[in-house]
Amino acid sequence: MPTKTSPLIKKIEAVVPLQTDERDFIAELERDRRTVSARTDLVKQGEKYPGVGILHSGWAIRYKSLSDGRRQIVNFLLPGDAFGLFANLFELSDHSVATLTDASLSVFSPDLVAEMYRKHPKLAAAFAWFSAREEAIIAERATGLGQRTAFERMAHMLLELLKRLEVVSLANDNKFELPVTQEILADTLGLSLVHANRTMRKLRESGLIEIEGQNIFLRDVRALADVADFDDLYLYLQRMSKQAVKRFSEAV
Amino acid sequence: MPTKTSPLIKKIEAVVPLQTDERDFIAELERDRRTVSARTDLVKQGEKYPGVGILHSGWAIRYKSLSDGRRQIVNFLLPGDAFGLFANLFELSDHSVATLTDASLSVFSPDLVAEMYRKHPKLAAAFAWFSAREEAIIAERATGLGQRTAFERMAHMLLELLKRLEVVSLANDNKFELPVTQEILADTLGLSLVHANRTMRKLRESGLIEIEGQNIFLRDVRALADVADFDDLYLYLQRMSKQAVKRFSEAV
DNA sequence: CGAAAAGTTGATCTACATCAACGTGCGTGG
DNA sequence: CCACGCACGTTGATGTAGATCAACTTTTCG
Repeated sequence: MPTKTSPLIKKIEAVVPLQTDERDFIAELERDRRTVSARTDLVKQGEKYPGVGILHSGWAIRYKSLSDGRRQIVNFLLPGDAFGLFANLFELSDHSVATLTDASLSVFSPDLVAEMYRKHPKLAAAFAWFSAREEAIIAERATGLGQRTAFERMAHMLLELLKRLEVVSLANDNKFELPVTQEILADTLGLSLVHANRTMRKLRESGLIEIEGQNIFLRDVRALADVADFDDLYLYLQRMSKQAVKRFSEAV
Repeated sequence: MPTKTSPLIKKIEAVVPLQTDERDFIAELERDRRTVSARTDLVKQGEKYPGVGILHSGWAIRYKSLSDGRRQIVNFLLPGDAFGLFANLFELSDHSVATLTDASLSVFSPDLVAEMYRKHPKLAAAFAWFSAREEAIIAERATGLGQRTAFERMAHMLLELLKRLEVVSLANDNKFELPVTQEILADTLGLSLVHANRTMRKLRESGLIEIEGQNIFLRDVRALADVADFDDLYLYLQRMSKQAVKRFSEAV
């Protein structure tokens, strides 16, 4: 009886197919689960990392705060995403991580990650891939914050979420659940709450999206991509090349 | 006769002290040098990575372009910095890299990087550290773009450059060379050229900085850090912990 | 020396912020 | 089971940081 594949495994296998022992190693990592309620801090800026974590269900954010209370949400954490991977290297975190919804997650020692790197080079390659993607996502966010208008930014963010959720089967037919207040949207897009609201309305009124409660439907992905100048290259959704896998796996 | 230590070696040794063989490996990587004139593209968005590169002298930028010509400079590359490290994983680049000044650099195959990871775990640890720092820098830039005013952003950027240049001995007494046009500053900070100019003036007029040609002097670092809400934690300038080095070096 | 690149400054415009008020759903405690 | 409170969403009026437009000056460099 095959257990339901976890979001993390889905995410990994979208990039590099796994063998049984590799899948088992991940399952082992994920076995110990913790439930956490909405709006709980998992990592605190300026404090020690509690370890490395994997999100199984629910949404979280990674954000940075200024001393006067302003905050920038740097990225969303969706099911299958990891956080605190830098715990491997740095003792203190320069950012915070907090749940938005009730969530289920696993936390473990950075030593386990190091072990994984040694024993399972293919998994190491996948994690390197995810780190690189994370950086690319943040760079794209910076680009939006610096160059795009509010309208463009909002459209871009929705498309990014769609693509990322599709990988873990949480979006279908251009529809997904968006369990996020407008304040969160505002802090992600560098807008005031009021303007985030008006921007959403404009998107609705222009017929590009439809919202019902927490459910959003991107009615015209093509047109959205057009206004946002969205190109999913930065999400690196293709499979890893054999050569790249080799580089991680083989001795010279 | 000891050769002058390269910026890269300086940067690495600020994080983890090296042994002779490790230093030799880096020297080998860096031996083959190329001179490139100002405003040359080294990596092009949407195209193949030419390989992995190390900048020895001169400045460069990493930037992303929108299809209508807007561009966001995502990071500066200073002597000792690497670019195209993702060539290891991805075939196409989602960003461009271009020199700002005449520059000297080495480019080599991603296979060499993989070899380094295998043979010299301490160097692998250092490069992982730099990747993590790069991500942290971009996250901090996103935070500035989303939350800080023009004045704050400019002050913040100058402090970041100061700290980074100090590591490779290119800044002393809060003075350094800033070989950058105001257009570049504008595209970094998400401002119009005109406003970048006025913001610079305001910094000068408030006595926080002094400029003479390409040379800049941060007269009051304390006050600058105060207006910018600058905290250098994100630059991770301390040494790597023994435990972290171990994680990379040791078998379980 | 001439032309182009870079810097500077004033006038005006606008995207978005701020302030203020009100509506609506919903969880909780009496 | 109701009502009260609070989080969240919505909308109008007004303010402002920064964009845009348009000159002009200074520096750089072939």
